[in-house]
Amino acid sequence: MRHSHGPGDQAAMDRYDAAKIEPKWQQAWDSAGCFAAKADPSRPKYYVLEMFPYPSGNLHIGHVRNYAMGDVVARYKLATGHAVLHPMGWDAFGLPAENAAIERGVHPGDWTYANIDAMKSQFARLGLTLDWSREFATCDPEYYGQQQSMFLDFLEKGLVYRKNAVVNWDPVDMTVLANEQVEDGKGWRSGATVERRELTQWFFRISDYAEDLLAALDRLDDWPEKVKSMQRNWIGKSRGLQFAFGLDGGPDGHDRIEVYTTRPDTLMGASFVGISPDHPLARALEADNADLAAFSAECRRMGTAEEELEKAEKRGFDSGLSVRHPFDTARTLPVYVANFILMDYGTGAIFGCPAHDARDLEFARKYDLPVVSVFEPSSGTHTAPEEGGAAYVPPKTEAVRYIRGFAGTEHQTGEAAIDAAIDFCEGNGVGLGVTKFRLRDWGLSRQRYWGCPIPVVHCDGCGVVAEKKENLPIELPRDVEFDRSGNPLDRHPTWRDVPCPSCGQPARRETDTMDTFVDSSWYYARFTSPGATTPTDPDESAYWMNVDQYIGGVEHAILHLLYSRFFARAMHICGHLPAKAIEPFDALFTQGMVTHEIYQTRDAQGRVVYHFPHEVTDKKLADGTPVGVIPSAKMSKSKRNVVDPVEIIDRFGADTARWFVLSDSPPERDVEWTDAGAEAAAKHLARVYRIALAARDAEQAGTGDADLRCETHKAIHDVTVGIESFGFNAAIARLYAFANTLSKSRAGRSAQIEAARTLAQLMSPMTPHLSEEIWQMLGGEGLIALAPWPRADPALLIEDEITMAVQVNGKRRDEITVARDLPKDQVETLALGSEAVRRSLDGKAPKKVIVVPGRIVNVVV
RNA sequence: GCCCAGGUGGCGGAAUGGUAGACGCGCUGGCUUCAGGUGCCAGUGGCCGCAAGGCCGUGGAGGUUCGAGUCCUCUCCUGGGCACCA
Repeated sequence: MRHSHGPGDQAAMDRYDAAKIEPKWQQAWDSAGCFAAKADPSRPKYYVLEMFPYPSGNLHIGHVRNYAMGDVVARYKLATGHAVLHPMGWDAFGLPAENAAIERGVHPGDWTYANIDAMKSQFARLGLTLDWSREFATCDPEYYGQQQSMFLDFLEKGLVYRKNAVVNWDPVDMTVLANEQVEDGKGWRSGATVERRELTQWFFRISDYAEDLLAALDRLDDWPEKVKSMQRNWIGKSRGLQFAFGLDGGPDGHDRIEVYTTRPDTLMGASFVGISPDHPLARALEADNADLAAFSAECRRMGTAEEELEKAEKRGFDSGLSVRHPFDTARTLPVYVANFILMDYGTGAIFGCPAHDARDLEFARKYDLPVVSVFEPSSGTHTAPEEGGAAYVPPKTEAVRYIRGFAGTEHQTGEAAIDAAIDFCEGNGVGLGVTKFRLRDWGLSRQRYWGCPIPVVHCDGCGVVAEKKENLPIELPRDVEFDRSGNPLDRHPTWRDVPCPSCGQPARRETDTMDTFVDSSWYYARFTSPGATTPTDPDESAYWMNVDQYIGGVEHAILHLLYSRFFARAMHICGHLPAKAIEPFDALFTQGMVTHEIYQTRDAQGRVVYHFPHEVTDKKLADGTPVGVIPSAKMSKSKRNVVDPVEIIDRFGADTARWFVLSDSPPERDVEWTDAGAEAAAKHLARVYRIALAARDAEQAGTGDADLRCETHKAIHDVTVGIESFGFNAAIARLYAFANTLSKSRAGRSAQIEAARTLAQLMSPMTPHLSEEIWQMLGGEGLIALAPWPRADPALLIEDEITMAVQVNGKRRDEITVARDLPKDQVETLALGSEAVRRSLDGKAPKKVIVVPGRIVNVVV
């Protein structure tokens, strides 16, 4: 039961009541339509975007932080006269919907759209400046139809192609599994041993752009270094030597093995050659070697996840073949099929140099192969690997002494030796220096229902035929069943049957759908013209692109952001984005998580039991059982350390939630959610409201009007700098300080009202509802959301008097207050005259006095 | 192993090479209130001291500087990312 109010909406509350004011102002913004993005040539444009959410049905507190940050930026840019685009949509395709269908019998579409409705109403309570008129979900046929149309454009430009690739195949569920669905080599649902199976799949030619995607990172000045370096590593550019070993006694057509090495300088230490089980030679040998076939089959049973390969023991199978060393043809090296060599990287074959590679050494010791050092430290001693030491792998930049080098000088760095070795080899007709990238092409085929259908048709006569654009969108059929294993599209009675777009004969529709990363690789562009009948509208994308500020979690540092960068390039090639948009995100900010303590007890069997925060008071359960407290960690349902934003908003209001998630930590770092902190935030907002009431009711005349004005302008300056530099926590700290100043001020009414209105404005990006309420109460014109941002008067920022610390030998002894522009020598005299300074000097004569104007005086003896 | 961030009060965290600990939480004391998620005032790094004041203090060890949390060298610890990548 809330207390009563004065009559009518215009009367101010006597107490801050979030539940009362928040819906009111949300409605006011809504009916003023102030957040609908409108192109306006008279203003600079600003596109702020937060990574759109997966519609799980529940907003979590991490979302609140993410969107609160974007909203601060959006509101600030709005107030500083920008035409702001701040859209929101849904990353709505993907596995959870299919899982829900399997587990609960709901249709993935119904489940998804119901979740979107639920989440949208949760969003509404946050009071964000979102332009909902541009909303779309990636599972809307209008959206994915345009995606299909772009797929066809990409196909025409050669940006998509088909090739065979290995997938995780669950033989019981008859389905392809994502890496995360494979646990210990078993399918997560069926428990069946997962096989590696080769399927023909669609790929984007992202690797053709590896060099460009790498080089362009250097120009992304407003991206975090961390993200750029993660992308650099992922792209993985390397320079090395590719050459062939002559093979003796191989099967027909196999008289050489191509290898790639980044360490050609270690060639004289080579003691074996390893090839991937998927290498053509291994496949040829398998045919009449049952043991090898069994070994390879076992290797293939491992998942395709790299971590999994990593954990596996390094094993090899001696093929019985051998190759000749290129520089010493009398020497032969055995050829092993090895489980740790990937067909996808380099040539699928390596030479092993056990002395200078830990993995090769492990392998050599296991199979009793020679270990031959090529170089040793330039100085000092070390235990050579041949004498039981570890593999010697110094940084490539370190100079070492080559004992079996064949190019360059005796003492040189690895880098120099590699270059010399490549030159030498090329000069002697042994191989070629080549640059390779770790980045592989992006496989987009998914053997699933709830994704964007790939718009091609398989015709017995014409092969793979692109669908006609006028037939788009190729919509997913609604009548599907999830009660059996496999892809529902595959066994749909009619959906697959279509005439060939080319010859008209009966043909089959492709039943694979697209990876959901495709959906999220261009949504930012679609927001510029969500209703267009082409993927984008040239005028709109020319006006709104690029995204000026993109905000999201660092977990998307690599894939989503790299794919989007590729996609923007591809869209440009097909005429869907202007050249300036090939790097679609001008500035990127990666925000930290919201964490929470974890509470646990143990049951009778000693198993850990987790407890919700609301069950715990003073580190005890209701029945008095003491609770173990584990330091803050990422919120997770299983750990029960989650806070529900809806509950928080019910209890404190959206402004409090927004204020708190921004206040306690720098935005790029994690913030710990604490109940005490949230309560403190709520109390502070209530206090700000009281301060505003007090300003309204202040005496007409008071003292310190000028001082309060100066303080107000200093606050404007500091808060503005804080917001512009993403120092939201610093801006909020400054707002606390300013509120304290105002509450203590004895200034007259008009000065106080001006200060309180400014306080409300400066807070409005974080606490928009409260700010509107105060603005209205204090007679502000129109909506605060549309009011121009206050400007600090530089003249008011300058202090007449300043306090300077006085040090003796670098230790603070006193402080003096002097006129701002007092000449140095007079400052010096004042400092030396200080009682405390004289005491510290203890009669000694100062050797030197350093005066830093406006800052400090240091007396040196 | 490699690459990034970070180590500052009881806690979250501030500090263009210039008064370390802003601001908040917590805590202590006082006042206030129809005790309605109270409000206000004061204090709060450690040690010594009644106080004035002094000494110590930003993971550790050195260094540069009139002056170092900040710069340099070495080192320890924590968090994150990457990796059978040839």
